[in-house]
Formats: sequence, C-alpha cells, structure tokens
Amino acid sequence: MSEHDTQLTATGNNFIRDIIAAQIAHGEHTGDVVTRFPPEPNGFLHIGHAQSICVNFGLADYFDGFCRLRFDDTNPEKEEQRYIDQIQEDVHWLGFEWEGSIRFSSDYFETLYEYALHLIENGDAYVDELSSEQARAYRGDWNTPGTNSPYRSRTPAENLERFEMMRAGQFGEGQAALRAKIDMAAGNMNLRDPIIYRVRHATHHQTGDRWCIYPSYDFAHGQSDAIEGVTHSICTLEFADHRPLYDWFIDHLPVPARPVQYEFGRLNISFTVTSKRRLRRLIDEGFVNGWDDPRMPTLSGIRRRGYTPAAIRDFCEAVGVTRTDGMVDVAQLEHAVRDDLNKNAPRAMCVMDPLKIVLTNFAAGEVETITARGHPDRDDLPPRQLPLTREIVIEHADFRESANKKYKRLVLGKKVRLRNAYVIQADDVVKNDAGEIIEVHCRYDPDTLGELPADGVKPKGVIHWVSASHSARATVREYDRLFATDKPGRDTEDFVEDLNPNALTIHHNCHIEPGLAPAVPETRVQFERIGYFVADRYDHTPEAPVFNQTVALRDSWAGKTA
RNA sequence: UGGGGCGUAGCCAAGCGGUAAGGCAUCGGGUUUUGAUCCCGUGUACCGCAGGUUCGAAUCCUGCCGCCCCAGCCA
Repeated sequence: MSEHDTQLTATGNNFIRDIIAAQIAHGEHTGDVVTRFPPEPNGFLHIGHAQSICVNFGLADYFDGFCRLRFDDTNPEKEEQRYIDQIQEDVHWLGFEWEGSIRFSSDYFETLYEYALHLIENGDAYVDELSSEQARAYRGDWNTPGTNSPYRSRTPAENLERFEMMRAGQFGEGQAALRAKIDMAAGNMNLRDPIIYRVRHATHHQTGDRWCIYPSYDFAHGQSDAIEGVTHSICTLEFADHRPLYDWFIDHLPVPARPVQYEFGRLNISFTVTSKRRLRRLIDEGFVNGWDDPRMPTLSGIRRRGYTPAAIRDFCEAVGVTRTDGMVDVAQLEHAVRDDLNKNAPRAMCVMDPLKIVLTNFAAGEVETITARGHPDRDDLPPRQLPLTREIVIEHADFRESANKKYKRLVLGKKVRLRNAYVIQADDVVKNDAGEIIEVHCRYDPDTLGELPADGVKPKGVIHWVSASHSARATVREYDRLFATDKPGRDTEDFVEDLNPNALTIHHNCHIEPGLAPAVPETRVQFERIGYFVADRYDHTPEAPVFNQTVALRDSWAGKTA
C-alpha cells in the first residue's frame, strides 16, 4: 500500500476487530486473517461501500493478513464490464491494494457445479420443475409452513440426469431449478429449500456462453470464500439470516476451508440515498448527469466533488463498525473533508459575485505584485503572487452602504482589510438607473501592507479580492446536499420529491487568482472565506477553468443578521 | 401472528456488576489579515419501559414496548 497514502488507524470502534483479536489471543484463530471485498459489478460503488472496503481491507491490514477483490458475478443479466473496471479504479483510489489478481465467483463455476453434483449424490439437492409462481405458493409464508414440492423426492440418479439436462440447455428459463433439500417448514425462509442453480440463457461477461445455468448468491458466495481461504467473511446485517444457510453449505460440501460469516450494520447517511436502485433512477430520469455526477454519493461522484480518500477513510473509522442500524449525520462526513482539506489544501482567492472597486489613489496601469502565503500555518506550501491593480473586484455581499457594528466587512465611510493586502476605505458608491450598486470608489492606505493603519486601529474585517484586469475567469459549480430532507422518501410518496432544487448553482465569470488557472485537474484548494474547491477532473482546462465546490467553510455567521 | 437483528444525549458510539469515555452537531468565550482554523467552556443521557436478583445494575434474570431485515429462479 506504499504507493498510496493509506495510513490505517485503529482509533474507531470495530467489534469485528475485537472478535478477531480475541480469537488470536485465545488461539482460536491461527494463520493469516483473510478477507475479501465482494461487490457485484452491477453499478458504481458508493459511500456505503466505502465502509465495507475499509472494514475488509482495514482488518486484513491490521492483522497483517490480506484482502482480495472478488466480483460476485452470478447474475450476468445485470452485470457489465464497465462496472468491473470502475470498481477497481474506485478501490484503488480509496487507497487499497488487493492481494494478487482480481477474482470472480465465475472463476469457480466448474467447482461449484461439482459441489452441486455432490449435494445431489448425497440426496441434499433436487431439480425442481415447479414454476416460480408455484414455488412461491409452495413456500408458504411467515405464518404458514411450506409444502414439499412433488419433485422433492426424486432419486439422486434422476436429479443427476435432470441437472445435466439443465446444464445442457434442455430447459428454458424458469422451467427448472436446483434446490437444496433442507426444510420447507423452517422459520427462516432461507432454509425453505433455497435455489442453488437457475437457468439463464444469457451471455456472461466473463464466461461468455459457456454456461446457461448460474449459481445463486447463497451457493456461490460461501463456497467461493472457502475456495479462496477466506477466514472472516464480512457482510452487512441483512445477510444475518443467510448465515445458517451459509453454514449448511459449508457443512455439506467437501470445501477446503471453513470460513465464518460476520455481519455489521450498513452505513446510512442523512440527506442522501445509498441504494443502487435509487441511484440508478436519479441517473435514468435525468436528475443528475450520471454515476459520477458530483452530487452523487458514489465514490466517483464524491471524488469529482473533491473529497479525498483520506477523508473518507477517516470518516469510516470515526463512525465505527457495529451492529446498530443507524443513520449518520452527513455533517460528520463534511467534517472529515474539512479536517483534511484545512490541513492540506493551499489557499487562494476567488470572487464569485464580483463588485467593482476602484482604488482612486492607485495609479492606473500600475501592477503591484503581492506575495501571499500558500497556507496560514504551513511553510512547505509555496507562496503565491497576487497582482494588485487600480480596479479590483470583491463580493457584492461584502459591501454595504450602512450596517451595524456586527457587520465586519466594507461599509461606506469605513475601513476594511483586503486579505493579504492593504486596508481600504470606501468613499463613494456608484449606482445604475435601477439604483443598484455597480461600483465603489475607495482609497487604499499604502502603509498597511502587513501593518496596522497609522491610527493604530485594526480594521474589523478582512475581505477577499482579485484584480479586475489581472485575473482569470472561471466557472464555479457550487454544490449543496442532493436532498433537502435528512431521510429522503420518509415523508413523501416518492423520494425524488425530496430532491434539493438548489443542489447545483453554476457561477460563470468568477474571478480567480491568475496562478490558479494552470492548476491540473483534481487540484484541491481553499477559496478563502468561501470553502474548499477542486479543479474538475474532466472539464477543467487552463483556458476555461472549472472548479467544483467540495464543501463550504464552516460559517458561524450564517443565519445571523447585521 | 414465524425467523433474525437492534435499542446509551439531536447524530454516531464507549462501557461487559461499583455508581455514564470520545467524536459530530449545538450554544457561549478567547486568539486570528479567512465571521475558517486553533484553544477553552457548554449537555440533569429517567442508559427503550416495567419488575426482579444484589450492599450496589446501563451492565445479570423475567416480561413488555419500539425500530430494522426476511416470503426474488437479485445480491
């Protein structure tokens, strides 16, 4: 993991880590701790998966074992190569390196088939020819025991023959399925003769047309774990009642190892959604521009938004691993990025809503270069050169003709400090016919660079600015939370009704420091007094800079009035 | 109504019989050429409820309540 900046810490809570530590301490576990991250390649990874990735890779790293990346590809109709590629990119981006080459459940299809044969020979599985509708009726419900299928009593020889026929393509989809013979009256529905193989006349992205029968998740997953020597098979809580089945297969098959499943509570975050079905809908219905739209909670989306791998890892560690089905405040995620970016992002100035300021006592045509720190408390980040000219721009919101003492910005007749530069005083306001302020005339105090004014009175406020002429223009995409409510869909018919209409505001013609335009894509920066931004991974160019807002600076002034 | 899981401050979350850590959020205050950062302070948590055991229980026992997951030939 050296090529990445991964620094795994074990500061958070993780009950699985505690369990493994105890197993090792008590001699119940010897040898390597082997885990795996097992995504199905049917969509992009999202922030919820980050938790699973951190848990699996983190545990392997913590115990000096190893973790592999295995695609759980047993449903060819929903899976695509592009997702396989994207998932690998995302896991790497997060900072993890899997052991060996990538694996696929489909790598084990032949072995899995033999395992199925083993079950049939032992009378533990049978080919059922009930239609799915009939099967559902036979299954019963929570209050009614199921009924045995009339095909349940077929002999092993008969089942063997039928199963061969399934593999040979002599059954259409839904006409036959191999089921484990367990208990149609089990309280746990997963044990009511679960499907082991079903017919799918579909081309598989890895195995092509070699197979027309595919193993179910329950059959493929645990056995793949065993084949790979996984010791701790970690998944989320909704699979808890699959564990008896997971163990049943392991108990009834000649597998080379005995993995054990552990479940933890899925990560849910307020003001967002993390279900592939919902994310796909946002894309399909055009609410966002694809899986990697910066508003999306996908890893590629938040990457484009400017989030850092370290921030996401810190967030997952801070949230902890438990069996509680909770909802973490998105503010906790935002805190994690601010914390990282505050320490590492260079500072710069950008004026998003320009108001022209004329420094009446500054010579026209003159350009004074001011050197500013790259970061308030880091000397290793290079200083930057800021051209100061007679005409500059500041934010409209940073000027008022009059205001009370709580307003710490530029007020007519009063002084304010230009960030990194001089103290100025506003003398005149120029308005258009509509009465709107279009220009402010100020005088600057040439003795205040790094110094207090002669009267010794420190200006109340500091505002950011950029030269009107010696600056670059940029498009700045200001993002807000994708949803306006903490639990999308909770109080509405359809979760899309909770979408935040202001999740994206595009600002054209923003003025940025000239040194910022050449930034390479994905350069992260803090626009002082505004927030953290990143040069868009795809759209940013030196000629037409595009910055995406990662997260705004904390603003204890917001909501107050002056 | 069957099976499984979970309930500690607004949100995460320690605690595992000895009298409630920490983080986020909130609200104050200090420092500050970012109303940022940093620093300090700030919460009667009836430990879901009710009984019981005990000198003593969030921690043990019993009952109840609430929330989540399961009736795909999805994962």
